[in-house]
Amino acid sequence: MGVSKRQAIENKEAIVTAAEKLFRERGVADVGLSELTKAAGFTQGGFYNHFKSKDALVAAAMDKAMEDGANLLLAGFDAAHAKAADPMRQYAEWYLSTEHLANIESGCPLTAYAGDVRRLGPEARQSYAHGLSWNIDQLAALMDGESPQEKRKKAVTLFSQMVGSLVLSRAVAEAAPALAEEVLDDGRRQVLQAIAGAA
Amino acid sequence: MGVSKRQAIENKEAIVTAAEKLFRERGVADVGLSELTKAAGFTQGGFYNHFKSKDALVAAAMDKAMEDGANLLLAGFDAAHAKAADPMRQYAEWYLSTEHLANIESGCPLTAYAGDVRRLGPEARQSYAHGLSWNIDQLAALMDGESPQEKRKKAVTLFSQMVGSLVLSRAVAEAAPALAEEVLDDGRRQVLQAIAGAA
DNA sequence: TGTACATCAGTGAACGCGCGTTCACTGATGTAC
DNA sequence: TGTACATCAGTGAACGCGCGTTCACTGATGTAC
Repeated sequence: MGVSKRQAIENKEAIVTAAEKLFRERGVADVGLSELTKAAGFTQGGFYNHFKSKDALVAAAMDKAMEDGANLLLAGFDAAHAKAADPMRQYAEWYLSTEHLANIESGCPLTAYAGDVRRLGPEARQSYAHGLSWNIDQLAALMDGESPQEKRKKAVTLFSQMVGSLVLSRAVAEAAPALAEEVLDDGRRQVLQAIAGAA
Repeated sequence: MGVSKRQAIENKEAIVTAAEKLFRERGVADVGLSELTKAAGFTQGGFYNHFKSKDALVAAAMDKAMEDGANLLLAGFDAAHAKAADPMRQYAEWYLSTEHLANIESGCPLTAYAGDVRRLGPEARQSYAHGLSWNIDQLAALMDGESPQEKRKKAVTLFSQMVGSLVLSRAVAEAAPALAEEVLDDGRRQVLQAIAGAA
């Protein structure tokens, strides 16, 4: 009831931000519009001033997630650069760390949504696919190898390995912590070894 | 209304079987009891003669999924044995095949549920964790290596690699088929190479 | 700078719907004699 | 083998509930003059 344009935009962004986090944690089907608008500071009816449907929000949330994931990667590369460290090595160490394991809502969206995307709308699936493609491109640029094809192939398999280790580790983190740790640790050592071995 | 004990048991099993498949494909939250009991050939009200809640069904379905997954693996090993082929190699070739990619409902439940387990009940999570543990044990027994520890480590990383490649490939299968194929193919070559290199 | 008015984000109640769950009832199955 | 009866899987309607979505309304914001 009477809100500045700036405030309205912030409210919309607050919905997307809340959705991006909650969808990862609990799944799209188990997070309602009432909870999301409440998190953004207003009531359920106002949702449709910002989105034409829940599905439109899902698409927007996936876009945001991919953007955040890209920034995460770039920030990590920059940090490594500042320390004169190997960016790929830094990335792998972070990716397969217990911190990343525990914080799904602020971690890599490609792993967080890996199991869910298939069931989301076409726009969200497209957005995810572009995000994965971009991520692989970035990693490929860091790999050493004789040809661009070889570098890309290395990026694809290393990233798959990281995603698999993290997904499995998270899957059993509560029910079997020791197994979760084993999967995470073995995955990290394997990836670091593969990077070092190819350097 | 008046059904033999044998029929009743078959009806219960039909619910679990339908649930196991549908939960993988569409997610637990998006498959209702009405649909499941209908698939089993009776009406919604009868559900509670078999399960005390939907959550109890989820646990039963996960048990069944893990059992099916174990049988899948053992049958594959037997088939390889009959052909005097390398069981691990056969398993990897099947795991990262386009057939397995396309048939999530009859494939490995560890990948199918990898993203969802976290959000299911404690019983289902336990069941999944036991299934993963068993699967790794089986693969470890097939690996060569200097020590049991080394064999197990190899099994853990190779299985993680397979799960990661399949999950990512499925995630983009519809939106970016070429990328999906690349992820699957590179993953398969990588795993087969790792097996051969260690033989 | 001040006034008049249009805009439109947010309100809050209502909508139809399908969900998981409950329940009184039915009637063939399966048991006891 | 035949009869009487208890069991209990399945029926079908109902329950409260929360969902996504709609809508008439409000009132501060922001614009036009």
